[in-house]
Amino acid sequence: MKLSTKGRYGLKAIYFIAMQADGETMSVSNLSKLTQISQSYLEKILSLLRKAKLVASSRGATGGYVLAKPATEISIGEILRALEGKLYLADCNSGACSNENCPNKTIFNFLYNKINLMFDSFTLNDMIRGKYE
Amino acid sequence: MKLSTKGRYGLKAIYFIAMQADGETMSVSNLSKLTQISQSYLEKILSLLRKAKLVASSRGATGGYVLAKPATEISIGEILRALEGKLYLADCNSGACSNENCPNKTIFNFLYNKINLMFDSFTLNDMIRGKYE
DNA sequence: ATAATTCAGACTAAATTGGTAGGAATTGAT
DNA sequence: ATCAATTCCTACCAATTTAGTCTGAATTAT
Repeated sequence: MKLSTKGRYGLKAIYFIAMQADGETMSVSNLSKLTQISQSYLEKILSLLRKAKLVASSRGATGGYVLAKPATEISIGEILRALEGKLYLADCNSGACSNENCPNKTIFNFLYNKINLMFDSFTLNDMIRGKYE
Repeated sequence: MKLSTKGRYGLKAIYFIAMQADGETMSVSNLSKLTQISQSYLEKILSLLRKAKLVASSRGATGGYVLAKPATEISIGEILRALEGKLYLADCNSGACSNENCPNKTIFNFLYNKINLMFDSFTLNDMIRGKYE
């Protein structure tokens, strides 16, 4: 059930990117200092977030990362799926199992939907504001 | 996020044990045929369920497994935790991380509680009856 | 006795995770 | 034009975890 370091580090990373003043870019070297994660591993993680269009990057001397859209429009579910892939509990949810008679099928599909709804109901902005309920 | 085979196989196994007529025991060899899981691996899984007091066993010639309490009193959460250990999302939930300033801490603890409440709100009986809501 | 069973623990192979390393491409500043 | 700071790409490797097997002992109804 545990998320991988990609998910955990990635969430922390995008949080610090979101915390910047408007228009400021966050470089990997700076982010590495803030998060205590190595630059090379951060690069890998940021590449996933960029491909999912959650962050945007500019290259070159003053380059770095910014959010690709407002923090209110980025859900925790989106972030975790970008980093971990589909958040499935069992093969029932990944499509890898086609046994229609498996007693697990219904319950895992049900739980899978509930978990995703839950992750999708919180945004990066909620995380920043500490707004949970 | 995916559960291990222990969790998935174990849930299937306890389902078939629960489906038996009252007083009947389920042998590993029979359970192996029903679930298509090897006997030796099933033994390992059943040992976990037994130590968590979710199933009870009798040894010897006509031995086998039965539920240790009614299916209405066994939650899916109990079953999964017996097989997987604590269902934590991040070190925040396992106690392994003591960084009080980590931005992930609050949100992961919040999500952890929600997920466990969810798993605990369904029983083995609900699974058998197909009662989800 | 014996056959069917649970139980315990050591062992191993395969898969996944968690990174590192090196260098190419881009860009602003001098 | 050059240089330094940056993102970006891909191959590689080590450590850990998962998934399972194997062997044999203990137990018990017949």
